[in-house]
Amino acid sequence: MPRAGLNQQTVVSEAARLADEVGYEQLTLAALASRLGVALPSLYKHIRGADALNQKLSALATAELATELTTAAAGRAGGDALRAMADAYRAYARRHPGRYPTTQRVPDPSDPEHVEAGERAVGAIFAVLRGYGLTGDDAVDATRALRSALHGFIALEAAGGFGLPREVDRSYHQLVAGLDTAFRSWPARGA
Amino acid sequence: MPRAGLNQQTVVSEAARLADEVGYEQLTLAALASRLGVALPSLYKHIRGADALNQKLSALATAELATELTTAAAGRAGGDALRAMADAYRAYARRHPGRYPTTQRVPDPSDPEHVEAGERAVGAIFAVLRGYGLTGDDAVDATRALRSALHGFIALEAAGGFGLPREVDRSYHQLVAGLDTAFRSWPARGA
DNA sequence: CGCGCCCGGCTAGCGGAGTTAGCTTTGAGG
DNA sequence: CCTCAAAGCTAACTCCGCTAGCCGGGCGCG
Repeated sequence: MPRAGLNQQTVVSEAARLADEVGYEQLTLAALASRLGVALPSLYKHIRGADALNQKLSALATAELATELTTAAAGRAGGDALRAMADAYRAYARRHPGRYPTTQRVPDPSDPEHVEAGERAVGAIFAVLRGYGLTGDDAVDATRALRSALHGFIALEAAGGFGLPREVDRSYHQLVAGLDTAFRSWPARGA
Repeated sequence: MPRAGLNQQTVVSEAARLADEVGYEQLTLAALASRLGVALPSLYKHIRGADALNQKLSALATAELATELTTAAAGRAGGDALRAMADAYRAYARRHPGRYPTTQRVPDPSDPEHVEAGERAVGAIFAVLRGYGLTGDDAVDATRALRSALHGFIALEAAGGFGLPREVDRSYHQLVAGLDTAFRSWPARGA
C-alpha cells in the first residue's frame, strides 16, 4: 500500500478546494480525508484538528485576498482604486465561497504568515483611503466602514437575502458609489 | 412524574434565551432539552428538528428587531431617524447576540408571521429612506446598502475583528454619519 | 548494500449531536 | 369514569471529531 504523501500544505489547499465546492459549513474532516484517499485520523498527522484547519484556511484565504486587493488597487487612485478594490473583493468572495468566510477569523497571533497577511489586507485598504486624504483615526474608522459595507453585502448576498441576481450587481455598484461619496467628505473626528 | 407542559412557543422562547447566553453556535438541542428539564427526543413533539428551530428563532428575532426599528424611527426624520434606527439595530444585536444571527436567514415562505416580520423590518428602513427622497429602485439599492453596512459592522464586531472596544462606538457613529452623507446625494440610477 | 528507525498511514473505540421508532402514561373531555 | 390524543420516555442508529496505540515503508546512515 503506497503512501499518500500528504503534508500540511497539500491538506490545507485541498481543504480550500473542497470548501469552495461544498460550502464552508459542509467542510468536514471526514469529507476531506475521503477526498484525499486517506482515513480520517491520518489527517491528525498534519493538522491539529478541525479548528486548526479552519485557522490555516483563514491564513491562506487572507493572503490570497490581500494579494488580489493590492493588485486591484495598484496603479489607480481615488474612486478608481476604490471601485477596483471593491470589485476584486466581491469577485474573490464569489469565486471562493468556501474560503471567503474564513477571512473573517481574527488572525492567529502565533502564525506569523497569518498576521502578515492580515496586515497586508488592511494595508491595501489604507493605501486606497490615503487617496481620499484619510489618515490616522479617520483612516481607522473609514477602514472599518469599508470592510463592514463590503463584507455585509457579501454576507447578505450569500445568505440569499436579496432578490433578483441581475439587480444585485447594480446595488453593489451603488453601494461603492455611496462609499466614494462618504469618503470624499468623511466627517471630521469628534463631529 | 408530572409533565413539563411545553409547547412550541415556550420551546422557541427558551431557545432564544439560551442562544443569547451561550452563543448561537453553541445552541444545541441537547442543551435546550436539559434546560427545559426534558429528554432530547421530547422536543420533537413541538419542533420538527434543529433546522426548524432555527427558522422559528429567525421569525422571533426578526419580529423583535422590526418592532425595535419601527419604534426607534417613530417621530423622527432624516439623519435623526437614521441614527436612531442604526443605534437600535446595533443595540439589539448586542443585547441578543444569540438570536441576532438568525435574522439573516431568509424568511420561511410558508410561515406568514415570519414573512410579515421581514416585511415590517424592510418597511421601517424604507420609511427612513423616504425621508431622504429615496423611492423605487433607489430605495431598494439604499436599503441593501444600509443593511450591508450595519450587518457587516456587527458581524465584524462580533467576530472580534476590531481592536479597542472603546473606539468601536466612535467608528460606528462615523459609519452612520457616512451613510447619511451618501443618502443625501445618492447617485442617480444608471449613473 | 543492508539495516534501523521515524513518521505517516491504519484500526479500534469514545463521546456528543441529531434523528427516528415505538412504548408508556398523563390528564382533559365526553 | 373511561377513553384516547398527545406528551413524555428509552433504545438505537448515523455522522462527526478526537485519542490511543499498532504497523510497516522507505530514507539515512553505517
